[in-house]
Amino acid sequence: MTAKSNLKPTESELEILQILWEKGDSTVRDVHEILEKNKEAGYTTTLKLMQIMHEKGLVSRDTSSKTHIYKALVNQQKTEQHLVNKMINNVFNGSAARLVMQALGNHSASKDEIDSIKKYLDELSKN
Amino acid sequence: MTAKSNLKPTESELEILQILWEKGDSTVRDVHEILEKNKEAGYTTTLKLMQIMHEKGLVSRDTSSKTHIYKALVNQQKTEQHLVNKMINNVFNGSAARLVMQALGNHSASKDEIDSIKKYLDELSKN
DNA sequence: ATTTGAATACGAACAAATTCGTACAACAAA
DNA sequence: TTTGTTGTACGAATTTGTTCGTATTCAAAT
Repeated sequence: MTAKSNLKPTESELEILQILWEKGDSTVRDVHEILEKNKEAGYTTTLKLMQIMHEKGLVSRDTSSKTHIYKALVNQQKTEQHLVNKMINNVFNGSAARLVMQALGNHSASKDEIDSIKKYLDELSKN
Repeated sequence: MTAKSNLKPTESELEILQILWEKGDSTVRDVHEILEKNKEAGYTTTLKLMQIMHEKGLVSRDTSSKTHIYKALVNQQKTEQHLVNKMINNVFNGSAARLVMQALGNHSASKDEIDSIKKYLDELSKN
């Protein structure tokens, strides 16, 4: 099963994965330009990060042309799950409910969001 | 307002804060013994960490007797909120709902927990 | 008073993550 | 062909976090 266990991207690696997940396969330049919108960063820094991610097996790359094209290898869903579980354990003493309430207690949850969560909970309850 | 912004404890610092929050003001020895239950750690390592936390202003300490007594200075609720918001933004593109569903989609949520979340949501809806 | 145990202080080693400079390769335009 | 641009490779410096060894202080027990 070689459980790759590469669900532990660093902060910077996660930023890059997000882009690859959302935008699909991309060049270093593509990724870098998106990163630059949010923060200062040198091009070779982004390049190096992505090279390291390749070494770690977080991404694959197509090197058939001069400009390489990177592809996320780790699964978005699983990575998110892993990060959430970690937070539940480390921050909320294992209680998913506490995390949820904390997440909903702030202003980021709109009425629509709350309604959709309710529906989701009803579905869960049925089983 | 000198927004202290010390809501960014490291992994290790968070472990220690958890203990101070739960057990209340404690000595290094107290904290260390609890930490040791979960992981290997040298006493002076814990000491050093807590000294650094003091430098950073994460904790205060009473040094009036030989054995110092440490007290968490940062607020549990606010710290948790900060960490959750960070995850919502960095991992779930700003959607609290996505985080919640991810958190509930795993096995950590029991029936009881789901019920209590429902109640909580009903309260929220009223406003 | 001396010894012993428990505590703090602190420098330094180590590790992991990030950042960047520089060299070099490919290629297109002049 | 020479020049300029865009890319990769990669070593190395920097930063941040963690770990630990050693020195020193203090107080209680012998």
